[in-house]
Amino acid sequence: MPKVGMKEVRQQQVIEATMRCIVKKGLSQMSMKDIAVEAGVSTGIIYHYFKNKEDLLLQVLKESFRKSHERVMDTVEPLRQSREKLLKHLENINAVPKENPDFYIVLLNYLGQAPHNPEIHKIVTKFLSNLTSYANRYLSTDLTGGTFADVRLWHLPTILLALGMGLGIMWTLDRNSFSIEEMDVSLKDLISRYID
Amino acid sequence: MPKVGMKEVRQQQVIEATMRCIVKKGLSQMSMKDIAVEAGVSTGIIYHYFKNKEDLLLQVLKESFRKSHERVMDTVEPLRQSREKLLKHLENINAVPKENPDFYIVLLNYLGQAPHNPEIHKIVTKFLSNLTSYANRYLSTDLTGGTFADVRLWHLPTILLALGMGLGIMWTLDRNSFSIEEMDVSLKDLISRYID
Amino acid sequence: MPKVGMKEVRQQQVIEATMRCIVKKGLSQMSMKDIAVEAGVSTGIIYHYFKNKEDLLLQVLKESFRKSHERVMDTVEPLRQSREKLLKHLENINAVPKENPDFYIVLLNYLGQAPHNPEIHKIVTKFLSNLTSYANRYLSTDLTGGTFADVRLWHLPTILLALGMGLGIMWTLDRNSFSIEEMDVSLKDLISRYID
Amino acid sequence: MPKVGMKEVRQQQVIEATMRCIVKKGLSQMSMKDIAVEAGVSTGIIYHYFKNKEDLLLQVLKESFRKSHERVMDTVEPLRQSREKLLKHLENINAVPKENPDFYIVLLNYLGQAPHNPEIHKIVTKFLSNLTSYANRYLSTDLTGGTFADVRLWHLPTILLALGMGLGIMWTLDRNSFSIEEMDVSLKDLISRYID
DNA sequence: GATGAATGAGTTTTCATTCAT
DNA sequence: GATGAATGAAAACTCATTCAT
Repeated sequence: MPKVGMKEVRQQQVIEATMRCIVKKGLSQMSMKDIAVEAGVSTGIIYHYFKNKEDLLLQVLKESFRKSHERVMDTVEPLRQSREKLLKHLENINAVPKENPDFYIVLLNYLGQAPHNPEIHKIVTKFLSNLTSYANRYLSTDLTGGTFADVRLWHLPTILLALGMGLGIMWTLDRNSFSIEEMDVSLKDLISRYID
Repeated sequence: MPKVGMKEVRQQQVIEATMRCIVKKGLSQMSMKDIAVEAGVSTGIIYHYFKNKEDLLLQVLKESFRKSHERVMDTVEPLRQSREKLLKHLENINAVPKENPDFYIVLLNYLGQAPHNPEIHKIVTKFLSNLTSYANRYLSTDLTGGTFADVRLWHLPTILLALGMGLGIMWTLDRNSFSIEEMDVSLKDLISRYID
Repeated sequence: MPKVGMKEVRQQQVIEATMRCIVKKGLSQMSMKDIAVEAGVSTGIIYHYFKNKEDLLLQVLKESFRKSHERVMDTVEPLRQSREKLLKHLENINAVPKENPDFYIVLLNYLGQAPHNPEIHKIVTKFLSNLTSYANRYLSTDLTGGTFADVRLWHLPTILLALGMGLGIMWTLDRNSFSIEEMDVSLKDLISRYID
Repeated sequence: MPKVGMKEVRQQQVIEATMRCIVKKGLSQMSMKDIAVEAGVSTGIIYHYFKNKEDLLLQVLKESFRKSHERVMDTVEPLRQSREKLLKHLENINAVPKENPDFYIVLLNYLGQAPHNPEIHKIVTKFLSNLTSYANRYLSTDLTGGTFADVRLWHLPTILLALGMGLGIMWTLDRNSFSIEEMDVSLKDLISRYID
């Protein structure tokens, strides 16, 4: 077993175990012991790699958002046309809860903490504003030369994000609340009529 | 101080103190002691009126949803035309976080628990499906004779709820993420184009 | 409802409810609330008739022993010959757990407290020595003119009591540990051979 | 102070502290804090080694019975003749309360719980039936070829156990209730007459 | 680096007792 | 006399964190 360069490996091991614990038991029901057992390490070693529980939880949130952002980029970024991007973005919104249901469970747990924990709050709002900016950027750069007025585009990124988050939460809580495939069609219809 | 017939009063007193504590400290950071102090009673008396913390938290959630539902009804129900109702509904969606910001803080706290607590999960999904049904009812009964196809209406209630929840969460986390008044205009525009 | 002379009635009501609670839940698992509910009164009123829980428990023990002693006297006392008394006594020993199983449950609960509570200890040892004295009295007064030596009689009462208590406890804990009817025969055999 | 491999040591340390607490204060008067102080450890560590108070108390009972059984075996088992064993057994019965008075205090505390706690009940009845079986075995295997009828032997083990328990309880409660040495003589007389 | 034993403050919950009505 | 609301101290239990090995 290599003893050098283990830092990143161990940290990742613990972060991923923590995510699984959050999904299984919930952020506030999960103890450091739970995490240690899930990760297959001792409780002591966690404190070697993370300052304390608070610190670990922040790293987990960052990692979770990093992965999510990566997924968005991998899917949407390669596309050329912003119209294509928009439609892919809409598909993405719907796909996340189904393809990565754990993300929403983790997100919900942290959203509940955000109002009372400045650090978490900062990271969450940063993540949300990043997503908004991103949509804003490709809409404004590529579509401004188009036929529709700017003013309507102004709120579109926010609306898309809100819709995505709202639908994601609803579907995560109850998979029968709507069909993702059918909702996909409706959303494209809704947004197409808006921007055309 | 009267000592008899205080049941309803005390229960309400404790429930409201609990809501304030959730807003102040967060669901899982708040102790029974905190609640007792906030309510101005002893910890013992809380257990006289509620089976345990879990029970109290469920009553708080129910009461919170009851009040919220009541507010929706008071505002939207008196209106005659479903078109009016729909627009008022849209206004409402935007108004809630501003007029009753605590509701969203409380909601976020419980949403984080919902995936891990069957009772909370049941109440939350019931609340969401009630709201959806309600919008569904006035849309389907009054607008079916209209000019637009049913199929589009099918998802409208869910979309409205998701939008409302998503925007509410975003604005609660960051009041600068968008202007409620401007978003009001955009939403009406978005939905009008969809149903016309 | 008569308000005078209620004292004895209420006290008896509470004492008997307490006995039922001890049988149902156990001395140390039973709360004043349990007793109040079982007796159909408020917790407050118990403190009107008994100084505190300790006092109530002592009254219950006394009452339990009073009733038990009464039963012994009613059965054994009317008999003329001490030989008859002795045999009846033996029958009695065996009959108690079957005819009044609750007595042994209550007794076991108090025996566990006796080593740590001087008041209970005093009452229990008094009860045991009373039973011993009683057997001693009718054996020594009536049998001393008989054919067997005094020295053997000396311990007979204690042996009888120990046997009775031991068998009672065993049968109370496990009704299949022996057959009371068969044990009756064996005991008479054992004791007859001893004194003849 | 070593910090590793302390499991067995600590468990024994806590179990023995618990026994002392039961003797000092009584099973239901004794708190986990009391035990921790008596054992010279923190309350937390007890929960590291025992699931909860119930679990600890069961281990204490098992250990107590294990030790007691060991003592019986060490004394009686080496003997060849079952007549010898029987007489030694009788001596033993009388010796326990004097040589190991704590055993009876502990036993009395658990006997009071047995009717209301299935686990304790099971362990206690198992212990009693083990003792009965043991006496039964050496009586039936070695004495059946003797001159006295089987039928009388049938109940002898139970009678011996009941006598032992009854006398032990009486003497534990009141050391003046009889002289152990004199009772020894009487018992041997009683049983000898019975089996001859 | 790694372990898991150990701590002790903090949490939920119970309950004998009191007391205003 | 009678009620049951109210108290608060004490109980069982948890858990983040530390530290000897």
